[in-house]
Amino acid sequence: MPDSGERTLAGIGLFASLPQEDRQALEQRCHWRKFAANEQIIDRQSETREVFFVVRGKVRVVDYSLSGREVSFDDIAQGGSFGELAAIDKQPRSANVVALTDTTVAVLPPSVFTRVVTEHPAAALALMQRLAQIIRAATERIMDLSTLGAHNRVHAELLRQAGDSTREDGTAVIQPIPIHADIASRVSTTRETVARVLSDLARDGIVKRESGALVILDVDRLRTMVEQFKGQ
Amino acid sequence: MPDSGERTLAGIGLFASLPQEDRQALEQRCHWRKFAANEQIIDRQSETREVFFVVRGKVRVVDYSLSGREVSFDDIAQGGSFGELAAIDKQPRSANVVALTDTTVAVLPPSVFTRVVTEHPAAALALMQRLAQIIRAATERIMDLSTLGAHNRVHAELLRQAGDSTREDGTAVIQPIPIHADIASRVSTTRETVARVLSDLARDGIVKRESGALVILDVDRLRTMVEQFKGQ
DNA sequence: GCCCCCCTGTGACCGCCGTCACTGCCCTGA
DNA sequence: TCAGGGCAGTGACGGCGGTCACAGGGGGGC
Repeated sequence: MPDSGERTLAGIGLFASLPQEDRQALEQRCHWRKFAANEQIIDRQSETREVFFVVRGKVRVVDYSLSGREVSFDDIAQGGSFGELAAIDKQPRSANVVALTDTTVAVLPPSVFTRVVTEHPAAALALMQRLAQIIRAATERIMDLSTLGAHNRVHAELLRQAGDSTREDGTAVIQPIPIHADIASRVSTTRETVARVLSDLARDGIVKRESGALVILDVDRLRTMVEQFKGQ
Repeated sequence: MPDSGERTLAGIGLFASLPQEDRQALEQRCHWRKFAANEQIIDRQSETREVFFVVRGKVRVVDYSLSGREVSFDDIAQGGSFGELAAIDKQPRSANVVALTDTTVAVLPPSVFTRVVTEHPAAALALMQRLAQIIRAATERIMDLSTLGAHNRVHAELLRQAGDSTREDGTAVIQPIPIHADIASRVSTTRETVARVLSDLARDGIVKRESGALVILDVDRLRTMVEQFKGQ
């Protein structure tokens, strides 16, 4: 398939409110790069400052402790962006970013990025909203880590992944079934603990594994389990 | 003493780059409020959207778990601002804010705040830098919570509070001595654990209590203790 | 000067959960 | 068809650190 069809910023959330001609002008200033699944795009502590836009594929923001434990922060899908922090404050990269699938990104030099957001208030507001969203997610995670046990954090993560997919009968579906190790690195626990929690929930009839999907049979019950921490 | 001397935004970091006349125009749009020490300024989940500026005094951003555990996020001194998140994304307040000392704040309606940052790119950039700083701090805290034990988190917090006050002989001073419970709520542990850690450090000659100040006698040793987690 | 409250310090206990070890399944590719 | 690797599941163990309880100290207010 030809590359040219991919070289557009049309689907990028941050630039959604830009006039088409400005967006096309921006496309001229980008470099376009492809990464294979599992390939690293940004290395923590490195001194690059470019901003990236996910034109196709999916990437993950992760960090590793000295002991090798993986802590994952966010998955960014097509249309999203990453690498803004370093461009904004000119500090080293705060985390690693790896491609989850084969991915195409647009790469914008920091100076151009800064000019866009200074000249286009709508883009500036969109960026601020994105940053605010990151802060809210981080705050919630800190609260979870500080006040919830590992089991309850897994419960909370299941509810988060279910999102607003709850149906009228109080069930919800997570599809595809997330890999236990991924859940573990999102809530800072171990693969084994996630497996135990899911076993317990299945035994109590709260979740069920079903043809490639994880079905939450009783969303309300799960929600109360999280709130009355120590509940189980 | 007359209030009028306090009714200025001159010392506010976010507006440092604003032309004086614009800043003075903004002052006309503010409400000015005073809070006594320990008085609550913002209540989490409330539906207000104003942005606050600390003209005099000091405030603390905190949250409480259902079980009553206190988690503190940041202290904001004179010249700082808070409450931007709700104004940016029009969501409910993400945390509580309480006055630590008698405090005077300027209160700006969200619409005015938004107009300022859209019309003044320098203010927008300053705000983005502030948001980026918050994200970096939150990321570091999540890493600490995920990969460090409680003891090491206290060590890390001591180093953070020492800041860049390290002298040539490898010592640093934290003044005044922080209250154990405050350290505990910043690193999500208990008052008792903080006391034990400080005892251990004093026993090993790494810190010393001295006339209202906490002296770190060996900054390097403390730093290596954090890195080689489990080290103690 | 006295009292009271807040802060500090420390011991004992014990439960959560991380670690290690091992089994077994499923799916892909040769 | 078989081999191998990635993922899931579960038991045993042990240590970190949260909780409870209590003693002691220091400073501010009346």
